Amino acid sequence: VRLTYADIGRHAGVSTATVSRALANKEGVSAEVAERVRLSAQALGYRGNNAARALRRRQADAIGLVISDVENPFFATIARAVQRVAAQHGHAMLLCNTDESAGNERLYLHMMLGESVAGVITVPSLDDPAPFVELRDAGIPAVIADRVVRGGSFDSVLVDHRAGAREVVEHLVSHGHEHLGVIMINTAETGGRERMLGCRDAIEAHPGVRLTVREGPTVQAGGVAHTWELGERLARELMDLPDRPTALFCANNLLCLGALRGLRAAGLRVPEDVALAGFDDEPFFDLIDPPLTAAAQPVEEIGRMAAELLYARIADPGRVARSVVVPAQLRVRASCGCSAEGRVT
Amino acid sequence: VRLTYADIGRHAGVSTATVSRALANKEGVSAEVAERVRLSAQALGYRGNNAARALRRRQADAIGLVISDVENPFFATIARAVQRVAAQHGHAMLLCNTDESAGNERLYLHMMLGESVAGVITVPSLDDPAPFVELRDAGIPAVIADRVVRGGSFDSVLVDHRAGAREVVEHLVSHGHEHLGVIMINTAETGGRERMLGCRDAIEAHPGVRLTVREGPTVQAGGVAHTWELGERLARELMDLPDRPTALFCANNLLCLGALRGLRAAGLRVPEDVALAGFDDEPFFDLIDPPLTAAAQPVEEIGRMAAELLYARIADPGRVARSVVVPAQLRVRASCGCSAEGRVT
DNA sequence: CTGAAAGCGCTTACAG
DNA sequence: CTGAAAGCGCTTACAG
Repeated sequence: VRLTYADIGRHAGVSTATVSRALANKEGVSAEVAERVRLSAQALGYRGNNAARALRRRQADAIGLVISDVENPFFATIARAVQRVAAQHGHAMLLCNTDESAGNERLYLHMMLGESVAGVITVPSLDDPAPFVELRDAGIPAVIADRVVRGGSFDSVLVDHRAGAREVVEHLVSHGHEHLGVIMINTAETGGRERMLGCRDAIEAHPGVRLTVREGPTVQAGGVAHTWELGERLARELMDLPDRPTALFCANNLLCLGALRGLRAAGLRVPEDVALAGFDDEPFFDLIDPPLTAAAQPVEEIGRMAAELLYARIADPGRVARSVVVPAQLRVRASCGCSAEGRVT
Repeated sequence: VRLTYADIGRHAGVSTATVSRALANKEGVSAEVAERVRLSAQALGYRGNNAARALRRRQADAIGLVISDVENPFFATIARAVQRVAAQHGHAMLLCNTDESAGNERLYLHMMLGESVAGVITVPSLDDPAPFVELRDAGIPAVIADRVVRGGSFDSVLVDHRAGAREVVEHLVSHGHEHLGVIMINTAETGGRERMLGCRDAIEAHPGVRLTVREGPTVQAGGVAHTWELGERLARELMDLPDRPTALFCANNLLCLGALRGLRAAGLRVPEDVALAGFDDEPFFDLIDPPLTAAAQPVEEIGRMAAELLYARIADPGRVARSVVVPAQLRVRASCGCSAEGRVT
């Protein structure tokens, strides 16, 4: 017993065409009739049918967000920021978690085509531009957030992962460490690759310093708990080395937390026995024992700007692709060996 | 240039009806023809049109999740669990953040009607059954998670907030505290109300013990950062009292973290100067300084079970409403004053 | 400013 | 097992 425009039209004494125009606030309806239609719709308790509208307009009032896992607070913040902007535009948000799997990512991006979504925002796990080109060919704008997809020019919000990682590692080196352990995220995607390059950049000017790198398999597979465990395991592996590093750099938030747990379990004090620093900050990092030093991405901005780029393109499909680059910012706390006041000691 | 069943039918030499049946794996198509249709669809690169299907079937291949804020890790875990189950059923998930506003909640629940969603899962901010009844009347099943909506019987996953809160507060009392500060979430919804009752239960048997309660305005409004600040501010307020409490109970994860920050800023040591315990556990609580004692809700299970209840009802709309009750579990760590081994000292 | 009518791309009852 | 045809509820070009 769903109400339709025919019901409203009957009630207001107008055609369905007029109902449509009135409810969509279109030009060409007398103010009086428009008001009457709106009143009728309200009186009858009209609810709308987005499927019918989407079918006819060939576009849904929704956007898609494809990330690896909302349970990671980094992505949760992105999701919140994107949803906020979408809501301002009267759009719903379809949330897809790929678990950092290329297969899932293709699947969901493909699903977006079927949903006739107005646009999609992705933090891509893969470096393959094909799905994005396909989206574009279907007239669906896509924005890439936080990572890079090569072989196509897309609207994107980029973070300088490389400089961020370099800064953290340089900071560790400035504490006098000569052997650093690195717990890396998947270097198959640009975030990981760039962070790895940043590590190498940092030691280049310091001939005596070396890196021992451990990279887990695709990080998010198995969920957030798995990444914690990975960090824990890799930290212990590095500490079990006969020639163990004196400082650890972890390439993301969860790995860093996991590593800290691993170090504790091994009876090692941070920073006295091993220094620790990470990439990605969290609001609770200053409450951790010890407070964690990390390169902070401006996460909320990344999400918001990605959404704004998307809506700018929806408004003007012809504009040239734009890349916004935002810096990561080193937040020095105590886990690197600095004093509480943030001084190198 | 979107492909339709007509294109596939032409390619495979069959009608659109047969294409539909073949691609939906329905009975009544010869295996040979079905295979031919599938091959044609693949060869042509058919993408589907969910809007058309939803319009015709009067139901979208999607479910809705209405929560207050994914940025709160509690809700992020719920979202992840729900999305996982939805994906198993080939459904997309529409994520709505209400910021704990009754108006937004009604808006989004209403939007779900327009989306012709197959079902919705809500952690409701309000105690008003009306929108859920409306959903039901429209044939859309709704499951209530983590909280209670009175005045209607719905499928729901309930946590015993009251017993959980009682346990935490009793534990604090067992440390010998006689004046407890309580930083409360919104008691307009059942989670808050029940947790408050649990606090009162706990002191009932202890005539010498009293509570000083502070309740913020609707908690999530203004986002997660605002809840942190609220916890911080209320903790300081309680500590500024001439007759200050010697222990604090915080009614959720973010308030507890905020309170800890407030206590630190006030130069107070936890648990030496004030004991602290919360409701809702997080995976990183054991890494906090000091490790936080809290009642843990089985969050992933709550999300998963809510989704399973939803799909059970979608499969059998006639079944009676079912409530699953899960317990909160006290996790004793050091912030309450226990030793590292979890003993009352 | 307003309406009649076509059509978006599916699914399904009906007929064969 | 297969097809012709109606119809889901909108929007929009066209005509007036």
